[in-house]
Amino acid sequence: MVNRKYSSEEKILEAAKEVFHKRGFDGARMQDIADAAGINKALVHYYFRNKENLFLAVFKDAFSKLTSRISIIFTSDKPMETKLEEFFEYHIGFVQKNAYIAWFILNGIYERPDYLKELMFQNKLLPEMILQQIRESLEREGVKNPDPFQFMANILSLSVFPVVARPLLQGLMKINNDDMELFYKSRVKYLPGFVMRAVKNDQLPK
Amino acid sequence: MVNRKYSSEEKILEAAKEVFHKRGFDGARMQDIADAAGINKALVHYYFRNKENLFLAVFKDAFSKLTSRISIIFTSDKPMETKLEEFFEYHIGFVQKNAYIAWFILNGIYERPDYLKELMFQNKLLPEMILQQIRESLEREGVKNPDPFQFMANILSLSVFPVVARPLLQGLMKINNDDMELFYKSRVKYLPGFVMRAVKNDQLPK
DNA sequence: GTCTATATGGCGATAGAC
DNA sequence: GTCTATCGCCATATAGAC
Repeated sequence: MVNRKYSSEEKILEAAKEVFHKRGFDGARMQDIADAAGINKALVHYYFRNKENLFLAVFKDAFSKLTSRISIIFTSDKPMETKLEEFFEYHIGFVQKNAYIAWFILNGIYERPDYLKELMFQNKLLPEMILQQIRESLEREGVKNPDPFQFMANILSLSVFPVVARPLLQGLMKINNDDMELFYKSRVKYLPGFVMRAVKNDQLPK
Repeated sequence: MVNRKYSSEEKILEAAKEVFHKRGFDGARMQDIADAAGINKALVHYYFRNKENLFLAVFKDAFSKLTSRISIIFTSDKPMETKLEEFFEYHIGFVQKNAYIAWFILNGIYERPDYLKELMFQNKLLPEMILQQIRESLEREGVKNPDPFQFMANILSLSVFPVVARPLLQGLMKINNDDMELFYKSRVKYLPGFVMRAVKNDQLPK
């Protein structure tokens, strides 16, 4: 069913997201994208000229969706545990609904490292500021010599990986789809405390 | 320089690992693999018949390398913190030296979920046993109602993701290569305590 | 077992009618 | 803007000589 409210260009972009998700850059076929969009293959080239351009358009959109909220959450002046609740709530939910975006970014950035800088600039993503905010927030809450970079790596790992590696985890642990959804749900509640306990006692002796 | 000690078949396999790593299944070219092996393209087909077969051979090898040690570590009767030290020491080091393997497995499993079962069988990987061992180990150390599946997901996330997402993390945080190596080194020491603190207080009130 | 040469098909991209 | 038809290339795979 073709939705007539959308222009061809929008339909192509939507279709491209879907196909690049499932197949990656090399696996995606311009023909598949055209089919998914319900239009002709030549039209894809008419609007985007070539495959790389179309990829970058999709990538840019994905990147901004994934990162835009992170700055906002971590530069607020709420307590760290609240920030973590907001982060995991938003981020896991988002990655779950758009697993392809995380894949896409991880994969795409491998081949196009320079493009990342441009996107960070366009998205006004200022890592120094976020890391500094995390440091101050943790110090204010009694953590001595916090390592904001480890902190960031940890929370990204804990939220992104289990979703991205879903087929592997499900296969390894023999979990069905319904239970897997419950698993993600419970993670959202479980992780903020997990992280806070781990960092709060950072400098205490065992 | 061609090492004459290796047969053509071995040379092809080694070359295939390298090329599949860098380019994934769709991006890899049989010609590139032949070139990297220093032999003729037709020989690759002579030994492996087609690309999929060659991929599966490489995948199988990668999977067994990555998982073989995990069972051993977690079914011992050492304290959990010791197990974690062994796990992160081995696993992060391994993934770091062979980042392509982790990629490869994560990517490959998406398209070939059934193949995972066969590999688990061949590698005598028994998740039930490992999860049960983790549960008992944690209970013995005072954790009430531990969730071994969350536990496994967490430690895999914390070890695999930062290595797999290296280009993204480095780009986001503007870290140079040397500092990144130091970052991984310090993680190995840092993570066992991080995880133990987080789970040990699992059921305590804030 | 190892090579050269070639078959075969698919894909990105474009030309050109409407 | 949208389509059909087609070009040109490249990749997997095979045939067949040595």
